[in-house]
Formats: sequence, structure tokens, C-alpha cells
Amino acid sequence: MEKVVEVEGSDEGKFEETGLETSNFVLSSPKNVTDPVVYKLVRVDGNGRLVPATDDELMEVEGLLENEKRETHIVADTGQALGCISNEVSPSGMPQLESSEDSHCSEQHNKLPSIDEKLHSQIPLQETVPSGAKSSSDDHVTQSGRVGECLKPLDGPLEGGSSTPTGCISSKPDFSKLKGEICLDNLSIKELHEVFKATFGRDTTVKDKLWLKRRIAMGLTNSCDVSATTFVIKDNKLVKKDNEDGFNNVNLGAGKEQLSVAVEYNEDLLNNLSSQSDEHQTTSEVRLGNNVVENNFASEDLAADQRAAKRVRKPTKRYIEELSEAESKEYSGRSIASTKSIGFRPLPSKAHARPARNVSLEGRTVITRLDSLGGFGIQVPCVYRIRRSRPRKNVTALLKFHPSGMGMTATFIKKGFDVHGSQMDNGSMNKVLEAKSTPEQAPEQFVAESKKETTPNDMGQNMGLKYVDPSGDTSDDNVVTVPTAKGGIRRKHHRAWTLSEVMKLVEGVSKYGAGRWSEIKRLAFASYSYRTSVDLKDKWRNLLKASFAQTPTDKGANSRKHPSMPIPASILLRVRELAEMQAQASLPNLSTGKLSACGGRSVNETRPGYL
DNA sequence: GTTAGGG
DNA sequence: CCCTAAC
Repeated sequence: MEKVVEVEGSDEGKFEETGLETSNFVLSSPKNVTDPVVYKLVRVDGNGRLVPATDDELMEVEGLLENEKRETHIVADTGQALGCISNEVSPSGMPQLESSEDSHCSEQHNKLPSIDEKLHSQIPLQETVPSGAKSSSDDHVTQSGRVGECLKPLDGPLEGGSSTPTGCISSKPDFSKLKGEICLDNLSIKELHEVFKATFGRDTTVKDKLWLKRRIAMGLTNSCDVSATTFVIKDNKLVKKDNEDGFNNVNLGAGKEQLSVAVEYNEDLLNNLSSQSDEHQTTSEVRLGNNVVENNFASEDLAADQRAAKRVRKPTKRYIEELSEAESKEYSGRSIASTKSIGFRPLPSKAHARPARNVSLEGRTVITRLDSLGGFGIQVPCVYRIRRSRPRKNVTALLKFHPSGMGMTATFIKKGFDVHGSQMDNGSMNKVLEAKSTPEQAPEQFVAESKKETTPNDMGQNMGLKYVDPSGDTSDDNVVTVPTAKGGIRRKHHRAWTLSEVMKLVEGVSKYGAGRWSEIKRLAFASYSYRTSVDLKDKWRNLLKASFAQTPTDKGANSRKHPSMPIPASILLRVRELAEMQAQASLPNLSTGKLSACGGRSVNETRPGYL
């Protein structure tokens, strides 16, 4: 609602300003344009009541319709829009006639706004008005300035210029002044004004000869036929005299084609006044352009026509674009429609939040790829790296018993989504994640190692996390993000292998043979969904390496190496045996037989471990 | 999709 | 663990 028209009437001023009540003129079906004089004009004021249109309003609308019919129009809103369009928008680059400008200007500000003006009052000028000009105050300023200029020189001689609507309607037609033959074409503006007054019984401030002539012609003939500009008045009765003004006819014809378009816009406006302001605004703009064109149409009739046609079409395109654009962008609430459209627009953040959730095997809802929150990979959640059916740990589930931790999770999750791609404090994020991962791992080790001899970590107990059988714990996942050189964050899924896992692996290898990782995973590691066949393979590789490397010293490595995950010598031994077995199996009788023959261990011992 | 191997 | 080539 940036266009606020300066209006005389106090009531109009009210609702024009509010912008909430759509004040607009309701005219009878545009299809009945056959006789504009019959037009009924009603104004809907802010309260919704219908206010009978004043004579001036009627006149204006008539003029508008007529002009629309001719695909050009002289509307009172030119003045206010001129400030915006005179330079940039003047479509043809044609200079705008000062006289016409002034006439519109003066008329506009001394009469009630026409439909177009109303349109402008509710429709933002998108292309023509720079963003700054959207405030109503600006418009007022511009407008007032222009009014002053306009009125002074041109309206001086005519009292009607400043007359109020009520003042106008008081006069009566005075055909007595119209005697004999009148050739409108030969009359000056002043004379036309007199004729106008004689015809309509009131003054007009319109300085546009063409408009006056048509108005008068229409008034005299009581029809749309403005082909005649010469009339003979006899005894206060009009005798029309045909006139072969070619270009007028042409224009009329051309205008009729355009009328349908204009009418469409009007209907559209009336139906969707509030919701599709952009289009209407554009429409107004088009009209403005037409208006400008009309001033020169005598000489550039055809060109104006084409331009008008183009311009008529353009809004549609723009409308489509803008509409779709408007749907995705938030309105500033300037119009009623805007609020409506935002209403059901889901917040973008939601869209991001959803995919970040996943359902674990247990059916729990888990937040996946929390790691991505730590950096710019936030939006990656479920797309980036769907690691071979490796389920993600449910951090929230972990924190279920840890209120403080829960809060943290919620916080950074939300934060992460909000930030969405922007840099976050990776370190702190990782810390959070690490903090969670550590206790989470502990219980697992506890059980696994309890079988052995490692000291259990009581963190898990503190958390209240009940440690189920390792085989059942497959859903939780701790996440650590590792920034990559490529700028992406690689998620390091470091989950230490527990002894139980290792044992299962060894068992699986012994059962199914090394190399059949997928099978081992499927059968022996069914419950360890986070271990992939690749993981098994890698682990086995490591085990082999370790077993053969450590064999010489045996358990010495046990204590000194990674305290977190000491591999019992028994297991290593078993690995070694299996490796040899596999080697034997894979190398039944070869030249390498010597290797296997001599003590079971050879230089290339690691090799036989693989299938 | 799996496996092997390098990083 | 990740990545990827080779099956």
C-alpha cells in the first residue's frame, strides 16, 4: 500500500491511507461498455458501504473506460506516476507532452481519483518506483509538488480546476451555448471546455484536447461513438455530423481490441484486488504508458498500438514470474494479500530439519548426521554420505537420561539448522559430540572388556545408560567430524572395535573364511549394523598385521599399545592361526608350499591371511 | 553390490 | 575410517 493518492474528499483520504480496506470502484460489467454514459459507478468506502459516485467520478470513469477502449487512456493518475515513470519508464522514450501531463495532473488532484488512480493507490509500482519511493509519504511529496506546478499555469483560467465535485454537479448543461455547427477539431482547449460544460453541465479541467473532444462527442451522442467531431446543434438538439477523421476511427478500432485486455485486468483487479497487486500495478503502469502514447498517437498511432500490445502482454509474464516469486519470498506485509500468502508458507528451516531425522532400526527417531552440524555440511544430513546402511547413533537417545546433555543437543541442533551452512564453531561442536561419544563408547568396552580384564569405565553407569548386550547395541552412534582439505567435513565414524567384535570377527573368519566379509557381516555381525563388510575387512587386515607383528614379542604389545583397545594375545594368536589356515586353504599346493611347510609362518605370512 | 587395497 | 578401483 505504498501508493497513497492525495484526495480531496476526507473520506477517501481515510481509507486510502489505511490500505486495509480496499477502496475501489465497482463498475458494472465491463462488457457493457457499449454505452459508457450508462455506466454506474459506485465507490466502496472503507466501511464497506457503497457510496454513490459523484458526477465527477462518473466522468472520470467514463473517460477511463473510453480510453481503455481505445487502448489508451487519459487518466488522472498520470501526475503521480509521472514522477516515477517520466524518465525511466516512458516506454517508447517519447517525450511526454507537457500539456497532457499537466492536464492530468491538475485534474487528478482536483477530482476524485479515477479507477486507475485507485489502482495506483493500492498497487505498488514495481518497476517504475524505486524501492525508496514505496513509502506513501514520498508519493505525497512528489504529488503535491506536481500539483502545485500543474495547477498554477493551467488551471488558472478555469474555475473548474479547483472546483469541488459538488460544485461541479450543480451546473446544468447549457446547450444554448452550443449553436450551429461545432467542429471540435477546430476548438481550442478553452473552447472545448466551454463545450464540455455546455454538454455536461459542469467544468472540466482536462486539458487534453483529444480527451475533451471524445468526451464531448460521447456526451453529445450519448454513445461511444467518438468518430464524429463535428456536430450541429439545432434547437438544443444534436444533429450529428459525420466526420472523416481517419485516425480517430483507426484508434477506436484498435482500441476495441485492446479493450478486452483492459477489461480483463479490471475484472482481475476486482476479484483479486488484494492478492495480486503486482499484476495490477503493472497494469496501471501499462495504462500510464498508453496514456503517454496517446498524447502522440496522432503521429505515432501505429507504434503506440504495438507498444501497447506488447506492454499489455508483458504484465502477464511478469505476473507469472512475480507470482511464483512472491510465493517463495516473504512479503513485508504491505498488502493484505501478502499476509495471506505467507500464512501457509512453511518456514524453510523446517524443511531442513526434517530430512535430518532418521529412524533407526529400533524405530527410534534419531537425528542423523549430527556431524554435519559442526560445519558447513549442515544441510548434507541425509544426502551426503549415506554410509552403506550404517545407522546413525541417536544422540538424543543417549542423552535421554542426561538432562543437561539433552539440552545441549537440542541447542546445537537447532543452532545448526538455523545457521544452515554458515560457519559454526567446529571445535565446540566437536567437543559436544566427543563428550557424548566418549561415554557412549565406554559401556561397550565395559562389557566387552569385562569378559577380558580391562577396567570398566563407569561413565556409562553415570549416564544411566543401560548397556545392553553389545550385539544389541546397534543404534547408537557417536559422531566426530573431521574437516577435510576439500572444505567438506568428513565424518569420522570412529568406533573402536570392541573385543567382542573382534572375537566375532575372528569367529566369522574362521567360519566363513577371510574375504567373505559380506557374509560374515550378515551372519556374525547382524547385530552390529554399524560394521560394514569393509569395516570387517579392514579390521581383519589390522588384526593380521598386529598378530604377525606382535607374535615375536607376544604379549609385550598388549600392555604398552593402545590402552584403549589392547588386543588380547589369545585373539591375536587365533588370528594368526586363521590366517595360516586360510593361507593353507588358498594355497593348496604351490611353489610356496615350502613356506607353509616350514613352521606355518613365512615371510609373506600376511598374505595368506587373505583369500 | 562386494572385495581389495591404499590413504 | 575413507575412498576407490576392480570385480
